[in-house]
Amino acid sequence: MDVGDLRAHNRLGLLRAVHDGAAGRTRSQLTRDLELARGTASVLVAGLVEDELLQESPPKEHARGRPTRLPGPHPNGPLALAADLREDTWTLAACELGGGSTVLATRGHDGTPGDALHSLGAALRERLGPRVVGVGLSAAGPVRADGLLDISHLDWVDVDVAAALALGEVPLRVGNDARLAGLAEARRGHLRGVDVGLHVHVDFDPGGALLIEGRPLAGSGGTAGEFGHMPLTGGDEPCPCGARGCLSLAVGRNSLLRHVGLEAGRGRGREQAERIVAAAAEGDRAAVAAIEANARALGKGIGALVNALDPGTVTVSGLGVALVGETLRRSCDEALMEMRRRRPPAILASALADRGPLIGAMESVFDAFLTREGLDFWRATRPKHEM
Amino acid sequence: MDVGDLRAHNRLGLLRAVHDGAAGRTRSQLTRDLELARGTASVLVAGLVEDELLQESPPKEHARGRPTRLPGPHPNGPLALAADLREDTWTLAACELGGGSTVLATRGHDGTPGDALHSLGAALRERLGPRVVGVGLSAAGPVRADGLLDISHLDWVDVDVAAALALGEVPLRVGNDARLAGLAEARRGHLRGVDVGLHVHVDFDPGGALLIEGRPLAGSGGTAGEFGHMPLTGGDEPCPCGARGCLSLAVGRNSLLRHVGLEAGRGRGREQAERIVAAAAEGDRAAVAAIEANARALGKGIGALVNALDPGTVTVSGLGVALVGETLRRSCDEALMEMRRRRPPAILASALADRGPLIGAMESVFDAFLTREGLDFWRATRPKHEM
DNA sequence: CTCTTTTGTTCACGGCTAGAGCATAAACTG
DNA sequence: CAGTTTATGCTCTAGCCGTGAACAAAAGAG
Repeated sequence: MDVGDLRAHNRLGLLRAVHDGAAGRTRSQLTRDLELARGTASVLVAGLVEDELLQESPPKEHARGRPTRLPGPHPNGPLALAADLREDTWTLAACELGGGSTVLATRGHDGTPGDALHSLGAALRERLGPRVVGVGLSAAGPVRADGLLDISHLDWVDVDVAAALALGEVPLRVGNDARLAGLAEARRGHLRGVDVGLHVHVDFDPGGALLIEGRPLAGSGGTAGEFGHMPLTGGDEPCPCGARGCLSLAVGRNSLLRHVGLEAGRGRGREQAERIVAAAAEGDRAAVAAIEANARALGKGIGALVNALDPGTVTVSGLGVALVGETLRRSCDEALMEMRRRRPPAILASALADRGPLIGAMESVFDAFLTREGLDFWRATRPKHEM
Repeated sequence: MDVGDLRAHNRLGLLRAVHDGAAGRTRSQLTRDLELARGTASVLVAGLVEDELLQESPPKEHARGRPTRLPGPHPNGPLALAADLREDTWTLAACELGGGSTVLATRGHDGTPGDALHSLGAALRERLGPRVVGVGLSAAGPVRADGLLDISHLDWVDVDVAAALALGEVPLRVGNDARLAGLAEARRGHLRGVDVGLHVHVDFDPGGALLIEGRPLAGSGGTAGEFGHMPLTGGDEPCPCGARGCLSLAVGRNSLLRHVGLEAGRGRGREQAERIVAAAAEGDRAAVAAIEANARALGKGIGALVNALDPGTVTVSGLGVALVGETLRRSCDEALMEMRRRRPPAILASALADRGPLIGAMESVFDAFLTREGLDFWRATRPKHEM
């Protein structure tokens, strides 16, 4: 490591602090928080403004002395395009440093890779430009290290997302929706500042992420977080994943539909599941029973993971939000070791509603950008002002 | 971060490289591996020698040009005292930088905190001195973040190890044996260089650690790795931990004894378990059946963890070494998701025999020492040569 | 014995941050 | 409304760090 790395480290630290703090900290606060000398902060901010990464604006409130300024995203600064691909729609948003985002488009699709990825690719290519530093995509299936995507319940097998989107040289980050929801929770939700956090995202089945100091555990092949495929039902019913007795069979949309006698899986299940949740809220007995059974199973699963991994806080998103409650907490508590019951982790519904995967996709792009390489590339491709 | 941190970073990197490489790399290799300029390496090594951290000796073999030297531990350099506390004995070793260790003492005890920790404390205090930078202790039970130790099957509850050992100001690192065995495996065993590794240590019950880039996941309360307490037996038999259906009931020494009709737990079980393993090796049917049943259960547990966490390699130590084989691998494979079966992680017996916990205790001491604070303290407490 | 190869040592150079002193801009005081 | 107070930004110097080139050293090759 040399002196150049030192400067890069401090530049990145400052930029990261602005981003993670949602551009809400003044320069003087940043200087104190990062333990920089005022002169150093001065040079760093000037450099970042020069490079069109930050811009300083006057803050809303003043204190006693000389007013400080509020570093925020530069109007010509980097943008991340984030897309949330679901089984029947996709949403596309442009996000700037600090996390501010604008939804650019939403569109339905027919569930085939052809239609879904073709239309999304076209929308993305339309928005590309010199400010775009990467594209992040959240997908409802495991993304392997080689970039191929499987979404079993839509019959997507080994789909090469990068090729289908045809984005050329623009860096593409594809991630599993559950993991990205966890990443978002760690950066802008209830797992912020938590040393070890567990996030469970329930969609058609449960998945999630283990967040260690704000970073999701990727796993060796990039597919950690398949918490739904631990054999916790107690039975040996075959799971579509190929194993038996998986938690997935008892938690998630598929399980919910099966509980009320509907056929699980394939396409239109999301609305039906939402209807069951709504019916349960109004006291429908069958719906309540289905929700309760799911909550018990999820509680047991969370308990198993808490025993094994000792997270400080647990968050739940997606359909799982409807499962958070007394039943789930009791079931989790029963599954805990006596030792853990003394200080059980809080189990919280996500703070980000259904925007978790989208926000996570953004964060994954900025995680790649906020590196020495990312910034060097940005600097190299800016038009020079002098010379 | 300032320029001083830069120097500290490079000093630490060099020292860490010497330690992790078991003092087997020459100065020129280190210079290349760490991408240092030769001049920088020169200054760094000189400083570390000056501080009595390293000493250079002539290497065994010469190549063509000017002979390089082999940086190794200094004869007056730092020592870690590492102790492995088991249910009926303890072992104490002195370890130098690079991992070289000498067993200083082994002694039996009666299983009470009084006898065990009193005798160990006395042995430790005898060996303390200016070279000792810390004491690491491996214990067969969960160590909470507040430093208290429980060993349920010996009726140790809330044992304050630090107070009992009475080591004064010397830093004490107490760790769970399973986690430390995993740490050792990550540094000097089959998990070396593995991005995400899973280690399972089987003693009276199974425990372990998740190793992420060589560092064990501590968990929020310091007690991650209790893999034995996931409800994977399929039943709801009560577990001494307070939960039900735990994997612990089906894997480990207690389970093995129960399988052959002996009473589980308390004191002398280790020899009996070893006898069962030996009998199984000679074909005794009841013993073989017990081992096979354990292996199946452990395989299922490993499969569940592999699904959830996606490790690249799995290692097994302790009694678990006797369980590694075709039965375990098949059982694990059956529990894997189809997706994971394409590239299942290798499941390997530990490379460190039964020295894992002791080595892990050493590593935990050096992990604390090989920090800027640790080195600053060392430097501050050395006798000054000039002035 | 001389050449070649590789490594260690030394030193001038550019870059970095700390810290002090000064300049600045707002709020407070009366 | 003008002087005072307070916090912050800016500028410059000092001290430290790593780089890289030139040189010295030490061994094997021929």
